[in-house]
Amino acid sequence: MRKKPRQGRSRSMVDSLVEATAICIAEDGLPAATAARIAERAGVSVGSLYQYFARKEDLYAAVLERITVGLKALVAAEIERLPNKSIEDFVRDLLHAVWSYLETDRQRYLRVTRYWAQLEFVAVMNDLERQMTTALGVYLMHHPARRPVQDLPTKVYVLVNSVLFTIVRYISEPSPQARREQIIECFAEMAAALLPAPTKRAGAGAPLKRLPRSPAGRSGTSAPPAARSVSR
Amino acid sequence: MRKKPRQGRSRSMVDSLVEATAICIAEDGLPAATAARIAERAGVSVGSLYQYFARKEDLYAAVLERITVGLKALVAAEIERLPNKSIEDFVRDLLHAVWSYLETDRQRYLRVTRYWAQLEFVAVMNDLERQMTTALGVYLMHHPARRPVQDLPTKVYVLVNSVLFTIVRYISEPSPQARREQIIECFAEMAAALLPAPTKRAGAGAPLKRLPRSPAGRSGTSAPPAARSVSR
DNA sequence: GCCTAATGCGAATATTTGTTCGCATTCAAT
DNA sequence: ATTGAATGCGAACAAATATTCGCATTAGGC
Repeated sequence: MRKKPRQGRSRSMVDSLVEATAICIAEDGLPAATAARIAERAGVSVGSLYQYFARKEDLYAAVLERITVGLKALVAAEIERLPNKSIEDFVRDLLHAVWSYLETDRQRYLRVTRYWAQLEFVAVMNDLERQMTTALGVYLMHHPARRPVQDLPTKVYVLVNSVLFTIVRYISEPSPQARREQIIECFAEMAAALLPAPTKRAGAGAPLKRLPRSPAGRSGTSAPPAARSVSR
Repeated sequence: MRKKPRQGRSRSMVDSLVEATAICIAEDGLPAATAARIAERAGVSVGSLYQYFARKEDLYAAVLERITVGLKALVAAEIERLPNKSIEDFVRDLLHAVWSYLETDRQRYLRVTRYWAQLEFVAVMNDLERQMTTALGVYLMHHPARRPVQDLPTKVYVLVNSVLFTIVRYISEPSPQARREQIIECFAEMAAALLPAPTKRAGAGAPLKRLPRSPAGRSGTSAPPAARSVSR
């Protein structure tokens, strides 16, 4: 950022600029997110834009940062609740939370993320993977299964990638075949298969609380209590 | 395409234009793949370019088409060999083949695919999903497991997405933690978990041959002719 | 070898885009 | 109210880009 906003009005202008950038990218695509259009959407002049952002790429970076902060906080919060859950429930709840978050404001963030290659979104994913790997490593240490988990970093890498990109693509092509709930369920199943934890009915002395898996899972944004395929 | 190339020289020019486009996108990114630069790389003039492609987007489409044709053929070939394999081996071999294909020529195609959002790559993925869903549907009908597979389209949707995007991202961020072989193994495991086939030692009357799961899987791009899973 | 259609060219044009700069306006402290 | 700094503006400029067009070159049947 070229200059720091000291007064209130400039701070709010910077804010609305970042938001306008997100909207422009989400609604008209990254190539259409030009300086003039962003300024217009934010209701300021291009001159003002360049007073706080030296290059328009800095604006993109600011948008990414905004997305990242919320995402990391959300994941951290979910990880806090991990110790008392099964992996399957953890993944389910995490996915509901992430999906809802990325979907707010007409899927604004989700649509921005489509341009991950040009927005250095990979750095964010790296962070998320690290976060998840350590958390799951600790969890698996406390809940050892008969067959130990091999290659945890690889599995987390694959899972995080798969989850995020599948969600991102889902808004590009919602696929009437696959509904959101089913996809989440699918990932929960995948994670459980990849990271075998002790079976629920007989935790090996582990402090795993028996959770009476509610039929609709945790309340998502607006998920109807549809009939859910009961596993096990 | 604006005009059809009738003579040999124009056909080869169109060809080199498409290739140059792929190289430009792969090496310098989609925004840098401008008409002038593409023409220069192809060794022709911009005028000639616009004689066969009305808009530069048509060039992008041609590149995508070229990638698609190879990919579909490859998948079809792998599907042909599916009936005699386990799901796990099928996924393993398919992934090796797809990965090698996308990696040829300094990962040209792989790098192009990073811009899937702006290249309508989703249509390709839709096709692939359809192809896979029907093939796996037939397979599972012939190799019924005790617990029938639910929601096959969803699972294929998730798997195809996950595989492709994970491969694509792998070239953006190879992650020293996860090597290619491990990732493929991981996906094979995931697929096997999601699509339960009869256990190998006792196929329920199914013509599934017992395959001696080789520890390193099948040979990759430039591997020696190692012990390969024999088909029938 | 001739002739016509196909092909290839690249300077020229109209837009679009990123970025700057001098000047007007507003704030906050005195 | 005064004043200096912060803020906001948008016309203006340079560079890049997509696309066109009239003209030169070439191929291939006769």
